[in-house]
Order: sequence, then C-alpha cells, then structure tokens
Amino acid sequence: MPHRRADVLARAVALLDAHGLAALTMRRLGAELEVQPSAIYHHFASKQALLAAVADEILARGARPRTAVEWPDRLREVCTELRHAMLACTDGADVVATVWAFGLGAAAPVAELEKVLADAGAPAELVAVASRTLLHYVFGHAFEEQTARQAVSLGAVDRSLESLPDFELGLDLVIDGLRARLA
Amino acid sequence: MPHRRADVLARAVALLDAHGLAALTMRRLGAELEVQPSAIYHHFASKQALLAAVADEILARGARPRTAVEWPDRLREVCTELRHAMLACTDGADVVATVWAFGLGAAAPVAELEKVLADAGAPAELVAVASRTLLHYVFGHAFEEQTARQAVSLGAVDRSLESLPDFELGLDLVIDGLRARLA
DNA sequence: ACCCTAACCTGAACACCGTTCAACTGATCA
DNA sequence: TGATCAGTTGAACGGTGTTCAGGTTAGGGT
Repeated sequence: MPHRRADVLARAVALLDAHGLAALTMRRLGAELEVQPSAIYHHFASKQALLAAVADEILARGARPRTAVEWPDRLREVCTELRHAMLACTDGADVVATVWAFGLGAAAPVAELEKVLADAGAPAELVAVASRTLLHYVFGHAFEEQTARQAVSLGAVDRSLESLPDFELGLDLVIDGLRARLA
Repeated sequence: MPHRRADVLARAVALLDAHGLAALTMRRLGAELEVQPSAIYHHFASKQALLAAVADEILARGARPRTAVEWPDRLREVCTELRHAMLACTDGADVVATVWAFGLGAAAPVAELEKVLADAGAPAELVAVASRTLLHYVFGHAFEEQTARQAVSLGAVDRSLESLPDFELGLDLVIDGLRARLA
C-alpha cells in the first residue's frame, strides 16, 4: 500500500503530537506507516527536511484570519497566532524554533512581522532588530512554557505552572519599547 | 593515569571549542583522555550532566567585574557578559541555552537579572517577565549570530554577516519598554 | 607488613539512531 | 506488449548514549 508525501507528513505530525519529538524517529514513523524506514527517504531527502515540513504544517494549522488594523495589534496578532500554533502540538515550539534557527523553514512569521513593521514606517535596521526580538521572545517563552508543562505532567518537577511569566506582559514590554522609537 | 572530574570537564570544554557540539561525544572525549567512554560515567552521571557542567564553566570563564550603578546599565552589563561568554566558545549559545531551558544549570544570569530588577523596585510579576524576556532575547540573538557565523565560515551560505541585527539596539528596545513601567 | 576501601578504569555488550543502496513490485500509459 | 517510474524492501554501515561485572591502583588504618 503506497503512501504519498502528504500521508507521511500527516503521520509524522500525528506521531509528534502523540508521543513527542523523541519518538519521531524514522524507524518509528516507518512502523506507524507499516513501511521500512528507508521508504520515507523517497518522500523526504532527510530527517531535517521532514522536520522542516512538519514545522510548516504546524504553522499552517494554526493560521487564523487577520483583523487588527493598528501596528501594535497586528504584531500582537502575529505573535499570538505563532505562539498558539506551537503550543497546540507536543514539542511544537522546539521543532518550529529549531527549523527556523537553521533557516530550513518557518519563515512566514518573521516575514509577516517585518511587513507590519515596515508598514508602520520603521527604518530597515529597526525592522530587522524588532522582528527578531519579537520572534526570539515568542520562541523562548513558548519553549519554556511547553518544557515546564511537560515536566510537571511527568511529575518530575514540583514547579507550579502559575509561576510562569505572563506572555502578554512580556510582549507589551517589547512593543512599548518599539512605540517610543516609532513616534 | 587517572583523571579528576575537573580534568574531564576541561577537556570537554576544549573539545567543544575546537570542534563544536557535534564532536563532543562520549567516545571522542574518552579518546581525547585516552580512556574508555564508560570511564567518563564515573565523573558525570550522564552526558546531560556533563553538558550542564560545561555550560556553567563557559559562564564562569566569561565572568567580569560589575561596575554599573543604574539599573538599565546593570541589566546591560549582565546581558553583555552573558552574550560574550557564549560567543567565546564554539556552539556556546546552543549549549548554555539548552542547559538552561531544561533547568539543569546556567541559572546564575537569570538570578542576577532578577536581583537587579527587584532592586529597581519592580513588582514580582514584572521581575519574572522582564528577566525572561531579556534572557530569551540574549539567547536567541547569540544563537542566531553563532549559527550564521559558522554557516558563513563553512561557505554554506552567502548571507552577509552585516545583515545580522544589532545586539545593543534590541536590548535597548526591551529596556525602554521596561523603563516606562518602572517610572 | 597487612588488608581494606575507595577511586578509577576496562571491555564487551545493548538498544537505539540516520542514512545508503541495489534490487524488487505494481500500476499507468504509449 | 513493453517501458517507465513511484514506491518499497531488506540488509548493511557507522555511528550514538548507556550499563555492568570485573579488574587495577593508590592510600590509610591497624
């Protein structure tokens, strides 16, 4: 029973969501598809390429319509969607952040942030700096939250989830700094 | 010829600096010490524990005296030292950020940031949020810079290093946002 | 001088991992 | 009918972290 690239990708995302990044193995994914691990290489050149596709899929699944008009709200909209997309999948933040860091995918959010900032009249250097500052914040916060959450669910740590820093507040911190420079 | 824990750690850091994180293997580290890989487990319970010690060592080597008085400059001082410590070692940002994210070490910088913010009179929630926002920024920026730098040195990418966002500017962005809330 | 303890190490094995490759299937289409 | 090609097989290669029973070596107390 042959599979298509989309089947393999869907299974990979399902496996990731169900059992985490450590379980997303070529061998295990092959078993899930009732296929030899080597068969996967007919659809994806490498595991990195597979992960890049997984990251883009995670982002695509979290896409929501844009409604905001003012640039601060537009930035919030993009960052919040990115955050929720990553948190919706087990180890989603890890996968997306890693893929982005190596330049293999997940380029849409930063491109959108850059566009919003350019629309707001920010000079080129500020566009580059601010978009990355926001992205680093969202990635870092989501990764920390996801790590803490699963550490708690594994009973490994007694750290309360309530001690996690508030996402909106940190975001506003950066946006406020940005506001001063765009005035 | 028996080794002490400190010898193993020093060799691990040297190996990391010389050949990168991918080369920091229990087998290769063992070979470097002219010892079986299993011997390392007498000094460190796991590779994660070894990496945690490596991360703390990287931070310790980057320590510099504190001179700033005002809280914005004190924050800058801590963040800049952290950044330079990580950049001074191949894959340093990767190691330190990962170890911190999993709560295995590298706790000193965030503790120091929290102290500075508390001294500045920030309420508890803002202390938690701001310290992590700064940390996420420094980690993300350093990791991206280090990744880009070695991608260029490997000739894999034509991306110019001059297009990298400026560290100080992003840092001031966050600090300015913070200033508004501490006034 | 003896033994004991603790530190340190060996060497083999275990259970994995990503990746490659020549060869085989099975359907589609000229 | 024959050719093409997407999809798969099964074995192998060269790694990885980790475990474990047993061996070695040096020092201190009696």
